[in-house]
Amino acid sequence: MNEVALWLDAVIVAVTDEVPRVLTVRREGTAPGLPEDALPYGPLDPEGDRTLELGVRRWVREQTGLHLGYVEQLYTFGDQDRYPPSVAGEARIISSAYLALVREVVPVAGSAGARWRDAYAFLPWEDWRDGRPEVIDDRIAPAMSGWIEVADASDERARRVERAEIAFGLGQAGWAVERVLERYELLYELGLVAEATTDKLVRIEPREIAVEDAARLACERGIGRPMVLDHRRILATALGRTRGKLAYRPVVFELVPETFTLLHLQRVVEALSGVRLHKANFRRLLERGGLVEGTGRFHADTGGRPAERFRFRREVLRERRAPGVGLPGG
Amino acid sequence: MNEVALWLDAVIVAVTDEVPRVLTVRREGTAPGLPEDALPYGPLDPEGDRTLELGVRRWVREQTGLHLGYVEQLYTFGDQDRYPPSVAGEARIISSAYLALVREVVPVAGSAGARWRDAYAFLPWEDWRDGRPEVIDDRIAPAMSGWIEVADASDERARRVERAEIAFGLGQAGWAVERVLERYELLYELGLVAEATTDKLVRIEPREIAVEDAARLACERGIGRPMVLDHRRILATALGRTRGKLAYRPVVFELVPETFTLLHLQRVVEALSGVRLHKANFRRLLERGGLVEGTGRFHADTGGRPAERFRFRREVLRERRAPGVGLPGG
DNA sequence: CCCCTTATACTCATGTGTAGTATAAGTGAC
DNA sequence: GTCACTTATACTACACATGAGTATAAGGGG
Repeated sequence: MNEVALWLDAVIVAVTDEVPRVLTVRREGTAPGLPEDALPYGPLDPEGDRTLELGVRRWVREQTGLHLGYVEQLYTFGDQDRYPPSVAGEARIISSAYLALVREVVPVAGSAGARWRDAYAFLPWEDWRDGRPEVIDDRIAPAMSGWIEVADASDERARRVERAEIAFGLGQAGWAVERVLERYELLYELGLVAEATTDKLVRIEPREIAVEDAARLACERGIGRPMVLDHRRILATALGRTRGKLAYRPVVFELVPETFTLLHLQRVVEALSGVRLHKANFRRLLERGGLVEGTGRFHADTGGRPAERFRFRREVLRERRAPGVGLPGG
Repeated sequence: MNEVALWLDAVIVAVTDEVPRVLTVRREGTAPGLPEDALPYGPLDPEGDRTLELGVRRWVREQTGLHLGYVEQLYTFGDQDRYPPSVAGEARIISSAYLALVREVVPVAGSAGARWRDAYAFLPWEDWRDGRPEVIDDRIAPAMSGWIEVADASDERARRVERAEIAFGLGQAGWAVERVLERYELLYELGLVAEATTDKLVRIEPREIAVEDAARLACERGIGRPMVLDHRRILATALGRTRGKLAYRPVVFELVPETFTLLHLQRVVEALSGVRLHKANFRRLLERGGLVEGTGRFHADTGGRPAERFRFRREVLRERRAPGVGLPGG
């Protein structure tokens, strides 16, 4: 293993019908013959791609027909044991993950079975819009208690308590919407996501038949829909970053049409942040904060009083230093 | 150019005597024979380094004897024209940059001429502690005016005005401490940093003698001390990230000893953020915010009334969601 | 016409940021 | 030893943002 290969992974996010969606493709998973969800990815073309970002744009266009607007680099993943030897082959695989926000769910020309999926299908404990998700009390909390119990030393136990409290907001601080990655990694360690089980099996006991059965079992027992390799970790990174950015950068406007009603905008923010917002305050924040301006035109399909259509006020970038929609606790 | 090489760059930051310092080494620069400042860097060992972060720790230890504490990934730089062909050779060089915060300036065992340098020697327009830096009015503002004037179309002119106003806080918003990278990139485009000139020369007219002279000239005319390749851009990224993080994460405590006076802590924050803070409010923020607790012990070398020594209150991580020192305008 | 839905406009308490002022407790100059 | 100076610590005031609740406006459907 003396070579390095650079892959580019894309987390492409849109919001439709109050559901945060992520673009996935079908790939063969850990167990041979079992296709699983994956993020679109592809290798960097060292000669053709002038920048990493252009590389991402290029093959997303090629693979799905989608022209990306807002794109930002997320993180570069390079752990050695990230991919099992069967995938990595001889090279050390480094993956630079990118986050893209697109306006709406356009039909994708999927050569590789591309489709939009509810992001909370993969991370069901992240959606608090209808109250605390049941899976937390039913599955996660008991597993965490056990995990804390079995710590050898008392200082290790204290560390675990602290970690659990911070990640899942059990302490005074409450639920921190942007700690998505911390929560996923904790669940991985607890063995509550299928990837943790299959990863262990593939690396420690690579017997084919056992793997296939175990992978199925892990999926059934794990929380949320699994993804290929470490793609769910990348998705968690992306959701956490998006949530964090919503609060202090006007990124929501990348996800909605040119004009929109304030309630529509609120629903989009709620879908991504996974929590409900106070309507009147949300409006005040946007209007008094100068982030939007009315167009004078109205939208009548609301089922009630027609709502004014608003648009993003670009000038706010000059006026305020951190113009965002300020999530609770931010 | 079909191969990919992964390099790891480290921005190692400490604060001593109210000066933010960055660890540099001496390397041959663009003009042959002219050693310049560089960030410590080295290639990933695909077999030996289990993670990228461990790779960074390993060769920082090897090259400087320094054991890093807090380390985080900054950004991965992969533009094709980032490095001139003479450096890149046949491979496409991708650099993952890491930020490390260390407690104090320890003497470094420099095999490669490692030394601590004032970070503001490289980015002098970023230090507003003694008021607006003269270089802004003397050099930057006129250059920006010219740059705006020469825009062809009026919408291009408007874009330039907006960019300048946002980056340098000329508009209503004022100076945004964390926009370090935006400012550096604007100055690069304006040709006000030496690297912009030498980059152009090396790529467009690679005649050796002209390059050496021109590099010297560019250094003399450019603002701030230059660095090798794109290392100053990486430093700007690091400073921006650090400043942003100060406000909502307790990272200052990575830079000070176990116990400290509140004024000491304030000076460290001021050094990094480049702005002066209100003393009474800074104290209240830390004490009432629960970030620190008194030790009951006092420090008498202050020249005035002895100050109490404080320590970081770790419990705050459980109590608050974004515990930081809240820079002005944040 | 009434009811339901949604939009929009108020009020009010609380918290946070910014700032100014006063007092306490050391050091060094004379 | 007193005085000037330095720094630490405490207290108060005010603008403004945030979080939450209430009232009124304007559409549609039975």
